[in-house]
Amino acid sequence: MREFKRKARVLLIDDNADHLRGVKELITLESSYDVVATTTSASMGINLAKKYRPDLILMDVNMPEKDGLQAIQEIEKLDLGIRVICLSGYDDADLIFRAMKLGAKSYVLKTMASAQLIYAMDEVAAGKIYLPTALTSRFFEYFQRSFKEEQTVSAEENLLTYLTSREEEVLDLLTQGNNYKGIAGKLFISETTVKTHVNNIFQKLQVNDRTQAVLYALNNGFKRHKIAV
Amino acid sequence: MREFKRKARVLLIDDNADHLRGVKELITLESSYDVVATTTSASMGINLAKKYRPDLILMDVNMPEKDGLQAIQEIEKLDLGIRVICLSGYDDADLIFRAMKLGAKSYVLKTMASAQLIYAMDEVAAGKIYLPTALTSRFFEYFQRSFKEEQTVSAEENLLTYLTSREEEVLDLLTQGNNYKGIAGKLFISETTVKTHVNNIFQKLQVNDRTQAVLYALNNGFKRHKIAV
DNA sequence: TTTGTCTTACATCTTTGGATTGATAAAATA
DNA sequence: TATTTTATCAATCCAAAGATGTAAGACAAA
Repeated sequence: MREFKRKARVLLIDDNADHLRGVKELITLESSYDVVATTTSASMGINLAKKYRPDLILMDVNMPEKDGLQAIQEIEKLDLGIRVICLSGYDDADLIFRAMKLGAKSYVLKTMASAQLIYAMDEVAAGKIYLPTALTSRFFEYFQRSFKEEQTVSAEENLLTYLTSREEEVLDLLTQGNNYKGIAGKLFISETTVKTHVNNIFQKLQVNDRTQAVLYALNNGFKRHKIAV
Repeated sequence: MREFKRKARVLLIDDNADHLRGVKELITLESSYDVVATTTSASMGINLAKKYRPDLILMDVNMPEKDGLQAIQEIEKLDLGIRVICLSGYDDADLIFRAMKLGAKSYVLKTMASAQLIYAMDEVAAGKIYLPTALTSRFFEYFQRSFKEEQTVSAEENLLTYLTSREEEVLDLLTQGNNYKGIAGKLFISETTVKTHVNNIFQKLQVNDRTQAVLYALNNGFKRHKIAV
């Protein structure tokens, strides 16, 4: 049962009152969307989102204050299916990356043509995620750079490769927050044996205690776990 | 000093010989690129990449065998500035995500129009990263889903918010692998004071020892550090 | 067969870590 | 002003962690 005729409802959040008016006018005149509410405050925007449950939110994200990003996060946490489109004056790759990471469905620059904004709204209203080509390119450069850095670190020399398979098991249990007794119980071996393994692990990883061993493991490719308390 | 006139040189890797011929013909007839070599084997492709040092590589990535992805990784590791474009029969989000993560500069489906491929080559040759709109959308859905899973855990209730600023400092030093003495020295306070803080941290985070505290911190938004040994 | 590595295990000893209680002064808050 | 929170420090006490040396059985490689 989809509603075909109802106009999609939009909430505008922008701390610049002038720009807010401009966008509202643009949407009212040149698009088929209903502006149900506007506000210049991020926290007020969250309240209005709860109250009106719009289909879309046009959210201003300013660089210096990170209110905008936090607001996205909180709106996503509400889980009301409200789709957030970022409007920003900055084509900063980090900002784009973080906004998309938090669940924004689109990111459009204020300097772009108004048709671009309307197009983004149409795409997002149709359930898609949309980034202008130029920003997609920026996003991917940032994305690939961040992964490349991860790889080069572990490339130097990974002391983890010197561990025997049993030592890996022990280290894995250490990274879950187990003490000697816990590890002994889980591997069905004596506590003294565990101590032997752990000491060997310290030698091989060149660390002084279990916390450093765990940190080394996590920083060098060991998978993360939930803590077993 | 850029070379304007030289035609960009392309290496083709595709285990389907028929498709390989087709792509070669397409590029030769309809584009301004030079096909310098072709091969049906991924490992041979890496050798040819070293030998010819092409500007671009058109790489076939098949779903079942992950040779293609491994090949991308190895070519990126060579760090010769060779740009890899993925050609695939599958618009699988995970496959797209992994290919881009490993450094592919573009990802085009075999079912797409040949003009699309030429366009991708032009964009990549110009130094950009290019994904067709439809695939960008898929990529972002996958991207956001993977981050959403991470967040739901920490969204419940973050015990870190109960920490005082001093306790945060102490915890931060714990996540760098410091012991009591190390922390005391760095904060210019006595070791017993550090013990008090650490004990309070344990209470607030509901953990039993420093390793669990560190793991909780890392799993709930504390930034990662290098180990200070 | 010998050599070496891995896994298991124990004893001993020292150091570090963690729990608890109590106390003081400054600062924030009601 | 009174109250609470925060940051500082100390003394104990016990448990846990870590260092070191030794050694036996399993197993694989030379």
